[in-house]
Amino acid sequence: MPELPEVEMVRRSLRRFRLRAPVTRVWRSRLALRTGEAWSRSKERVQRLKGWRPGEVDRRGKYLMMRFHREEMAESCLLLHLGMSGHVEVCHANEALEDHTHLRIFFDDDRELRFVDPRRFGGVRFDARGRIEGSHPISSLGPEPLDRGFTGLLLAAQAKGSRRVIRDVLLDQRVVAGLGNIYVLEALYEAGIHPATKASRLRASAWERIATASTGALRRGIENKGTTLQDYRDASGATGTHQHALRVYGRGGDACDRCGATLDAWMMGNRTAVRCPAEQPVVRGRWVS
DNA sequence: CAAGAATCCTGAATGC
DNA sequence: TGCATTCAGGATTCTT
Repeated sequence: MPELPEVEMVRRSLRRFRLRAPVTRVWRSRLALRTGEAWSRSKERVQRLKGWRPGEVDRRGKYLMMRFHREEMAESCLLLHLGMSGHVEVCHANEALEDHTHLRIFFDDDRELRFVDPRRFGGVRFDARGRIEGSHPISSLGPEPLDRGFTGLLLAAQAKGSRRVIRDVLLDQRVVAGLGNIYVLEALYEAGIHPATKASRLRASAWERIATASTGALRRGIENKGTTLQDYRDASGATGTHQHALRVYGRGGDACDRCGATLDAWMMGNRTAVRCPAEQPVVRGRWVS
């Protein structure tokens, strides 16, 4: 599942293609991708990419922002979310078409960018007028966990007043941008915090550990070029290796790498949680330091 | 407004 | 072998 490290790898791989030739044609499948306010009318709007030249590729949380330029016009932006199973690829226009291809952007140098997404949880949107940062969903995102200034103090402030459990708080993109279930569970293991701990029970020292563990987990994910469980690939088709480095995610019933205790997996809400019972003990009605 | 549940989707894995 | 069921989960919408 693409989370921040996977999206960052896609960003870096996309940059390496140095796409600069103008868009000659756009093809969009009939099938709907992500729906909702932020993505509505995207099918028609994406056609307006014609004539624009691609430039930088930025990332915010799990969103990719491909910048486009055109003479004497303000910057435009193609917003991409990979959802659960999405990936982008750059290839020559005569390459065989994969199933579940939903967007093809043809460039003047005979190359093509494709967005493929079997489960269709991903989303695509083009804004011919820039300022994408100021509009939903980008404007609603919490701080970037890899930025300087992302501290336990900031995280605690973002979560202030929440009565939810820490696992759910960290999954909330308005609190912090880019974490998904995999990296949240890895971070909480690293921090020694039970995923079901009420956020309101955490002391400053615990918030600090969680913030540090979160950035650490994400950085290691990037170092290992992302987690490839099934679908994830970067824009060159390269898979990651971080799935081999995971300490808890997907490892319920296995022995903890550190203490040998049997990792405990259970359903929290509609998602799987995993923890080490020895290193992430249950705390009830007490402060967690 | 906040929190939790339901929703969207397909392919892989599992069960009988 | 084959068919039906379960599971995976990000963000949004709906319900309480």
